[in-house]
Amino acid sequence: MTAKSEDETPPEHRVEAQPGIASPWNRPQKRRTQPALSRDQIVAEASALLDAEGIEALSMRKLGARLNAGATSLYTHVANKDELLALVVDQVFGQLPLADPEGAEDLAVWREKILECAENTRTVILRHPWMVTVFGDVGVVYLGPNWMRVSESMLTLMEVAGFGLLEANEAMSAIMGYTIGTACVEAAWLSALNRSGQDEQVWLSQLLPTVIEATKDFPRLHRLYTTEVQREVNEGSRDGSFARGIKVIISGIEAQRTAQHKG
Amino acid sequence: MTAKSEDETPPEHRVEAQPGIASPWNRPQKRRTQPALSRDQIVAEASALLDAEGIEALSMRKLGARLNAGATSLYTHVANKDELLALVVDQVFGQLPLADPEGAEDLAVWREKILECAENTRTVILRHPWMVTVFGDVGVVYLGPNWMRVSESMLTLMEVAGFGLLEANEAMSAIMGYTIGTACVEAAWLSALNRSGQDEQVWLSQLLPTVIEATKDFPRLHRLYTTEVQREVNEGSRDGSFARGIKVIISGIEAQRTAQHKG
DNA sequence: GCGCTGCTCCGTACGGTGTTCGGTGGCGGG
DNA sequence: CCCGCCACCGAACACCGTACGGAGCAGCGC
Repeated sequence: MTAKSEDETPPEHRVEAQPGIASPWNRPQKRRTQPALSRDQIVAEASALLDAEGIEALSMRKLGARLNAGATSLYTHVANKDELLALVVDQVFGQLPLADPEGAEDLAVWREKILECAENTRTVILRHPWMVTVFGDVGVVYLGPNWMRVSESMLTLMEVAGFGLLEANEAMSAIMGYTIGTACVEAAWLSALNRSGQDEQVWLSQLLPTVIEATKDFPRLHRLYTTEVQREVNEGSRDGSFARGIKVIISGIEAQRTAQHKG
Repeated sequence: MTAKSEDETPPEHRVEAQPGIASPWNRPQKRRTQPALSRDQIVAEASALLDAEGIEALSMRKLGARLNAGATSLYTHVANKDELLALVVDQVFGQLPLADPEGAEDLAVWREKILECAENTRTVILRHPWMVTVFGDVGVVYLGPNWMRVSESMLTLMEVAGFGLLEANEAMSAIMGYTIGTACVEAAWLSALNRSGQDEQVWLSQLLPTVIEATKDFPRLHRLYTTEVQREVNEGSRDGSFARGIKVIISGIEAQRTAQHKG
């Protein structure tokens, strides 16, 4: 007998729950109802575990246990942990709504929709801050089917607004580059916050003295932190400054475009 | 005796090299010349190991061995592995040259210098692609002394060009966000490339069929990859598209500024 | 009905990992 | 000369990813 004692359903052969005392007559039959595990299930559970306990809590053993399976069973559905992580990342991107290009010929509408795309992307990443710790390991994120879907929909948006394919690609790269970079920094902050287990305001007010001390030799940073930080943390101010950044980039894209059309 | 045999200098007590057969008379004295390890030494060696063998090769034991020390000795100089990584990241940022604000009142000069800053940052990150796998773990990169130095110098650059502190900060965030995000994606690509151990061209040409197959349902991506990828990989084309992205953002910053000054 | 084949699942084992703890011994200060 | 401090380190702990071989079930051809 393994450590899994007999008061649980024998994990290796799932069957509808069977309450009561185990005896030779009511003991569930050891029938395996078809492939008990599926890749999608595994990915979903991994995502849940990551959201709940963060990146360092994800181990094959723990994940297996959550699925009432052995750790090594996972390997029939997933090549290794890296592949699993790649799948999970793409699954998360699958939560992004696709941009609807309708009406994007109007530049004002187009601007709005681009901003929305970027904000959605940022929101999804920040909702799963472990993502950024994994970006670097996952070789080619942008080849996942879900990420491709998102890219295609942004390209379509650009095309409707009158961009050529290459222009569209560069614009998208600029927007997405900024979004990912910003989200990286923010997510790192959020993870640290989570690990500290404290409220953002409290955590920050504890950190502030240290920071102010550390910036003593840097007058501009010092001014920035001392005068602005209080305001900076107010609810949603990070959201606002992200949006302003995107707007800067959008106006850059438009400026480049009109310059090019003139030249 | 430990595994470290007697033909090496006894690791725990470094002394000038002592060739010849060990005997009671020429055996180096077991004098410990002051603290044998230093934090800087450890950080430097870690950085070297990371550059040489990548992130998954960095273990405390291996790092200790490289320094002729036991793994656990490191803990007197460094709280834990995470702290070590944070230190290493900041050390790398210390390699960035600081922007010289001279002449930045001229907007053309300013533009040039901003671009240079961004390019330097990207170059440094890409020279150490393991950095991006660590960004997410290191809670607050931007509080490291070296990163602060870099920030301060960029803010100074902006200030000389006539920006207010808040404007300057937002502009810097936009530039740096884009830089980091782009570098993340590129570094992930480079790491995967490294792991494959192949030339970029070869590796890409092997990957291409798969990609083209995968983009079958996405006409714009499909066109992008089939028509552009050959050209895209030509020497330095990633550099060029990065620079174009930065220029887009710069012109966005200027556009926003003139709009604001008018309003 | 029977046996074969293939597939899913998993216990075990291996070679690592980060980090704690309790020495140990050289060194600086008294 | 001795004592206390502290950098160093060996051993141990708990855990990790994953290779491997075996076990049991499903569906198949006969």
